[in-house]
Amino acid sequence: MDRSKFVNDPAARRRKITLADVAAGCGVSRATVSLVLRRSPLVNAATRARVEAEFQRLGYVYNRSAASLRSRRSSSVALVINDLSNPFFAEFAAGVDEALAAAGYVTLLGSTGESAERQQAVLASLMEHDPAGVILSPAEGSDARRVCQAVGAHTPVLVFNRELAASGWDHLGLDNRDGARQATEHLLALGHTRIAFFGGHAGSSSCRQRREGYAAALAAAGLAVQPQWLVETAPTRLEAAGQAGALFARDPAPTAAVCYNDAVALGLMLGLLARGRRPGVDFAVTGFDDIPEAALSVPPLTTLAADPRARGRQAAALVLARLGQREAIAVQTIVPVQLRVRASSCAPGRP
Amino acid sequence: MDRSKFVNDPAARRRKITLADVAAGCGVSRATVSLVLRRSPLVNAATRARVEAEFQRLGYVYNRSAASLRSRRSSSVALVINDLSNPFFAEFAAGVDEALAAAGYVTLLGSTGESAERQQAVLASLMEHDPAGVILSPAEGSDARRVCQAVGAHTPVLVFNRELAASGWDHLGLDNRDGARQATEHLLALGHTRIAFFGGHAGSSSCRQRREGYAAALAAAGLAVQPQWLVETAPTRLEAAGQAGALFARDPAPTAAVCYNDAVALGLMLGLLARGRRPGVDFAVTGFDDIPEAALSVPPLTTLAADPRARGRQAAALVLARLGQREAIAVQTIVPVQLRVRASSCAPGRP
DNA sequence: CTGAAAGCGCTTACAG
DNA sequence: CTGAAAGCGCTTACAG
Repeated sequence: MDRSKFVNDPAARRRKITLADVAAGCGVSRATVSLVLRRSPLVNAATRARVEAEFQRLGYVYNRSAASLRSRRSSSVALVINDLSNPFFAEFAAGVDEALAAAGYVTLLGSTGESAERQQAVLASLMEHDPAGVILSPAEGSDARRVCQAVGAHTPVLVFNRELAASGWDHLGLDNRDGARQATEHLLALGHTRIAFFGGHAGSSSCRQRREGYAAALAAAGLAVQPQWLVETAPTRLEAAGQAGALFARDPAPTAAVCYNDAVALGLMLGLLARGRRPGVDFAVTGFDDIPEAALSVPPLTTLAADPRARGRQAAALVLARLGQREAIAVQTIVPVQLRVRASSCAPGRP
Repeated sequence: MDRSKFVNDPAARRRKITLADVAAGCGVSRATVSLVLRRSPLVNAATRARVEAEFQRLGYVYNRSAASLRSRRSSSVALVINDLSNPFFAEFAAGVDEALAAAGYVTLLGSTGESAERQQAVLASLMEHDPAGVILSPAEGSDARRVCQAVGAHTPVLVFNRELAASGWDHLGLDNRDGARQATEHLLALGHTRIAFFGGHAGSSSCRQRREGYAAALAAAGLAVQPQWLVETAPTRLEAAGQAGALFARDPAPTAAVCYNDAVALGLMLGLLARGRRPGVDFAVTGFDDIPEAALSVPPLTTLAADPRARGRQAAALVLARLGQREAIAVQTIVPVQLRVRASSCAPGRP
C-alpha cells in the first residue's frame, strides 16, 4: 500500500481545506455547506452544527475570491490617495478602512504620489482585483476622461476632496469657500483690514474655492482685495517659508494672512520669524485642515477642522450606498468645516 | 428577430468583457489569449498583435482573482498595523505599498487599533482574500499562538517592530538597544551624569530593549541606574506630560532624560515647561522615532531616526522573498537607527 | 505555435 | 431541507 503520496508529497500536505473537504467530512453536499457559510435559514439546525464543527476541526478558511467570482459580488473597495505620509490622508484612510471593515469589505490601497500618470497605473492595477467600488482623491492634474477609462462604467466611484469635472460620479468635499470665509471674518472681527491670502496653486479647485470665500468676506466688509496680497506657493511648508517675504514686498503690507492650508501656515510662521516678525504677536495667521501639529506649533495655529477620519467613514458609507443602485444621479456632498481659534490669530497692533 | 435582450437587458449590457470575448473577437482560442496576457514567447507576433488590438477595442480588464484561483498564485499582500493616524505607521504603510505596487502586488489594509481581539478578526477577514503573504505589526498583548491559528501554516508572515515570541516567522525590527545606548552616550558626552529613562510600558519588548541600551551605556560610564529614574507611562504625549513630576520626586533629581519615544519626549517637554523648567536649557531630553514633529517642536527634539518608509519597503521585500521558499529558517533583521542631534539635548548646568 | 478539455473553490437555480 | 449539475473567468497540461 503506497500512502507516501499522501504523507510526504508537500503539495498534498499543504493543500488548503476546501468546502468540498468539509462536505465530505460530515457527509453532506457542498451546496449545503455553502448555505451554512452564508447563514441561510434553510439549513436544519443539527446539520448546521455538524458542518460548523467540521469547519473548526479542519481549520477551514473561506475563499472569498472564489465566491466573488461565482456570485459576481465583490467584497473589496479600492482606496486611491496621494500619499499616506500626509496626515490628512492618513486619517482619511484610517476612517475609510474602519468603516469598510465594519461592513465586511477589505480595503485595497493605492498611492499616486500626486502624479496623474501613476494614478492611471494604480487604478488599472486595482481594477484587475475587481473592487466593488473606488474611493479616489484625485492627483493634481487628473483628467476625468482618462480616469473614467481606467475605472470603466460598471464600478461606482466616490471622488474625495478635489473635483473631477463632469465625471458624473459622487463627490465628497469640504466647504472650502465657507471655511476661508470664516477665517477671514474672524480676522476682520479682530480688527484686521489688510488681510492676505497666502499659498496654494490658484489652478486647483480647493485653492480657487478658498480664495472665493476670502474675497467674499472682504467684499462683505466693504474691503477690496489687493492683488499683491494673493501669493501663490506649492502647498508645502518649505515653499511657504521661502515666500513669506512676498507679503511685504509692496506697501501697504498686510497685518494678517489666511493661508491655503496648515502646512503653508506653519511654513509662513517660520518665514515670518526668520524676518523678525512674531506670528501671533506682530502678524496673524490662519490655516486649514487642523492637522495634529496645528495645536502644538508655537504659537498654536488657528485653523479649520475637517475631521478627516469622519470624512473617511463618510466616504466609505457613500460608496457602499452606491453598490445597489448604480443608475441613480450623482450626489454632491459638501461638509462644513469648523473654525478652531488659537493664538496664531492675534489682533492687529499688539506690540 | 428579437435583439431586445442584447440591447436592453441591463445585465447583458453591463456584462464585463472576458478573455473568451477577446478570443471570439479575433478568432483564436482562449488559451492563446491567456498566453498573450502572460507575455509568453510561444505566441506568434502577428497573433499577439491581433489579440492586443482586441484588448484595446473591447476595453478588456484582466480578472486577477480568477487567474489566482486557477493558478494558485495570489497577487496581494495583507498589511496589518495599529493605526494609520500614527505617522510612524503611516510612513511604514506608504513604503510597503510603494514596494508592493512596484512588484505587481496590491496591498490589503487592516488596522487593529492596538487591540489583540480586533487583530484576530482583521486577520481572519484578510485571510479569506488569500494574500500571498502578511506583514504584521502586532498589537500590544498579541498571542503568537492565536495569530498563528488565524494566519495558518501556509502563508509567510513578516513581523514588524514588536516581537512575537516563538512564532517562527521572519522579523524586522529596529535596533532599540543600540539606539537608546547612542542617546545615553550622547547625554553622557555632554556632561550629564544623572540621566533618567522616561516613559513606555516596561512590559513591551521595545521598551525593555531601550532600557537595556540605556543601562548598558550608564554601566560603561561607571554609573549606576537609580530606580527612581525609571518612570513608566503609556507611550502618549498626554500621559508623559502628566508624569513629568515623577522625575523630581526624590533627590538627586536627574538633569536629563532618555525618553521611550518622541511622543513621550514631546509630552515630557510640555510637562517640564508646566513646572517651570525649560527643556533644552535647564533639562536635556531625547526621543525615539524622529516623527515629523520632532524637528519642529520648541526646542527641536534630539531623537533616533528609523526611516519608517524605508522600513516599509524593506518589509515588503522580505515578505516577497519568502514566497518561493517557505521551508527556510526564519530571518531576524535588526535595522540600525541614527542619532539626530537637535537643541533639546543641552549640556547640564547651562543657566 | 494553437486548440479542446479539465479544473481552481465557490454559488446558483433546479429537482426532489 | 438536501443534492446533482452547471458555471463564474481564468490557466494548465496535453495533443496536434
